[in-house]
Amino acid sequence: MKADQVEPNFFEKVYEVAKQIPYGRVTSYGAIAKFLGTARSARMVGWAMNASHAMEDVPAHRVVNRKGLLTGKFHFDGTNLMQQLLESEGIKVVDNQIVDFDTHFWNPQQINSEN
DNA sequence: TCTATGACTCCGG
DNA sequence: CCCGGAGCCATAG
Repeated sequence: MKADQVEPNFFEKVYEVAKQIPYGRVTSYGAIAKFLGTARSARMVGWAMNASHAMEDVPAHRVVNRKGLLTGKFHFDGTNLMQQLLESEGIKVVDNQIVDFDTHFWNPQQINSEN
């Protein structure tokens, strides 16, 4: 670890954005990363999600990759917990992939627009 | 300090 | 859209 490490806000920012995801909506790591200004660090968003296990207010299940694929489902306790959570919000999931992902997609920049 | 890894994404075919 | 390859960047060991 370097003394002058990256802004500790990175994780918090990811959490903040994730918390802002409306019910029944989903977004991608890249969208969050881009919103945070670290578009190249989409993977880091996923890393932050991994650390979000300690955060109860972070709906990591609403964050998927650009294809709407539940790539992180294996990181949840249950084998299909992530899918159940999404389906519980009215989102259809088939073959670990969100149906009509484009329709359910939510852009972090819509935080104020969505209302 | 260096190497390996990953809940990603982009690009070309 | 699928497939293979490359890029990016923070964290772990």
